[in-house]
Amino acid sequence: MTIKDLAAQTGYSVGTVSRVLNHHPNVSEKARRAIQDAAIRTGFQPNVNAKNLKQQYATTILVVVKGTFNELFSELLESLQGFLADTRYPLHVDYMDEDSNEVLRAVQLCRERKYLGILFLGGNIQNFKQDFSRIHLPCVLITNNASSLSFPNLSSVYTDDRQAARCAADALIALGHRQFVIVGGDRELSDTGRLRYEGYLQSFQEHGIQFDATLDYRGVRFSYQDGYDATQSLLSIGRKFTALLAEADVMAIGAIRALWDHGLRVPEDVSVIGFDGLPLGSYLIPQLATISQDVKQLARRSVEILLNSIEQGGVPLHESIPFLLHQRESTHRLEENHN
Amino acid sequence: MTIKDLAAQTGYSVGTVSRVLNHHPNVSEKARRAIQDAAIRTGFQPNVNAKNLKQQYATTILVVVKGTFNELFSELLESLQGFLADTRYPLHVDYMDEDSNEVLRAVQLCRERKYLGILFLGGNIQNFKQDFSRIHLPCVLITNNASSLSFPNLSSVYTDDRQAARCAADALIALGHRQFVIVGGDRELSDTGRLRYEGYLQSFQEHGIQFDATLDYRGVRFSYQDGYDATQSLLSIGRKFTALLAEADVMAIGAIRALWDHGLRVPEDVSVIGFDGLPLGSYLIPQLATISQDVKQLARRSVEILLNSIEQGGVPLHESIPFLLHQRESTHRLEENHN
DNA sequence: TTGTAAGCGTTATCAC
DNA sequence: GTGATAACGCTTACAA
Repeated sequence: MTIKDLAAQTGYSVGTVSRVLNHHPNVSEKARRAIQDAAIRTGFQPNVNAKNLKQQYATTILVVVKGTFNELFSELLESLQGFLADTRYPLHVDYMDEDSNEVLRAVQLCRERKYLGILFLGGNIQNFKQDFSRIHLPCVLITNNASSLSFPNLSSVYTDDRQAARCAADALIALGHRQFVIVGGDRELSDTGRLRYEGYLQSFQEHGIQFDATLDYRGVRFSYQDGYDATQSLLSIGRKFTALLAEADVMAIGAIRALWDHGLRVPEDVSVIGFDGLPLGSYLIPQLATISQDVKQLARRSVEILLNSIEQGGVPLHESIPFLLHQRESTHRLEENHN
Repeated sequence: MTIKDLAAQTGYSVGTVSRVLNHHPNVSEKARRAIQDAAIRTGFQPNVNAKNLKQQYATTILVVVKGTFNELFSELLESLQGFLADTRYPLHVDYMDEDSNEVLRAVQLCRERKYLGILFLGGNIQNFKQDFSRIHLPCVLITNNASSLSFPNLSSVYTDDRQAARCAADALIALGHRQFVIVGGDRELSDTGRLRYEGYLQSFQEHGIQFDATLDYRGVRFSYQDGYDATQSLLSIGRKFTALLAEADVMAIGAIRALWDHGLRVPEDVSVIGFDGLPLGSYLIPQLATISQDVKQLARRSVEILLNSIEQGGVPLHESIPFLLHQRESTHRLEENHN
């Protein structure tokens, strides 16, 4: 069933059929009704390939989600949809693997159909540096800071990971802790890993706390198992510590289990704080202290900035959104007599 | 950059360019190299709309993933990719929200491009009943049993939820438990919920165990919070039990926290078993006993059945894959003196 | 081995 | 208001 068939059935030409289907003016009420009816009766569906091949103007906003099974993005997306529902812009969401190149994917999608602008949920700064110059639409990168790249059409809305990590360390220091270990992401591979690590160290320095990275830090992947293994490795070489800083909740969970298996209790023997604010955290025993991103704000500002770029143009913005510290049961004031 | 531009640049015609790009025979080595080079140099990417608009035959298998942020499907997909990597069939993965209609989405996608067959990761039997007749490709529904629908082109590979639930209850009964409560999905809304519930009851009957569904069963949503709330509700009306059957690990986690907040310990006071086998489960304290689907087998058989239907045709198959029981720390033998 | 041209299902620009 | 008709970028006979 094509518009040609529809034209034949109704006795009108393909031009008129197309005009009716796209709600263009200059069609008689009679033609409109006849064609509308036939379309419904036959269950006509336009061929999107032909449509996109031809169509020049855009109405849609593209959302590129990097990491299909990422809870943070799931929440973020829901928020974005909420904020954009009020506008007249439909959303097209494209999900991809963690390890695909989100920028090249966007380039590809832009060739396939026209968009007004792009929201990137997550992204790798390297990919942007290399390929973003091929995109000429207003874009917002969410959860990463893109200010260093200074592309004229790329804004970013993110959480200041360095500050957030500093805050986590500060909180534990305020509880009396002085002996730390860090279970983090690989500083070479992950921007996030590097920034959070720097934040912790900054806090240590400000409070005159000794820290030996070669002994008391592990840079691994963001997974339960890696959190478990890294902690076990720290324990096995006999490191003494009263607080463990994990750069992700999943790592913190693995770490807590490793401590348990080593006969150490959280928070009595070791305080643990994570990162991300997974919903899960507040059901665990003990409830997991953590730092979370402010998803609602992140979503709201991203939408505002993108719509503004689309409608008004102007220079790109790079905005940091305040994070949230959740002090929960997995941290504990260090008793004086403990050490 | 179009094939026309490529033709102009290399001095060949669009026909030759197209033939080179699609690895057709009857092109001179010289032309092949020249055009290949130009394509790489200019970063040429074919326009998929034009390609699909024209192309008649299919080479690709479509995978429709229902529920973007579902860990089970994440694992399943990885397995599927592994098994299909050996074949000559590329995969096209389409992710969608939990609440979209996966069948209509597939219908739509089939209009956009040609596929050899479809793998559905998850699906709602109602949607299939209503709309699947519009799909005429060989299909396999994974994780749900579609035998009752008897479509000539729809196979299914699934886990027998009823048996699995029975097995979970049997295991706890073997540990001496007699007083159960069930925290499950809504029996009206969810096939899975209904089947698992029936499995539990069947086990109860076989062992002569009294069970009052109006008092000792809660049908809610599959979430931490709903597991927590349902358990709290059971406790608040004073139900006495030594074992809690949860129809999902997330519910079990919520339940364990609710028990804890009520002063009850797992497994000392109450044994808990979940469903799904989330990786998380083995890091929890206590490690969560659970029933999991055999992801590898599910993936392997799905691929085998689909490829067979594509290549040989034949009648659809409906195969149940054995589940896996993981007895872990959250269950406990009931001491004689306890009751 | 290569070029030419028809046509996939649309939209958009003309005349009428 | 409406109907021809030329694109859009590609594949694929068919001719050369």
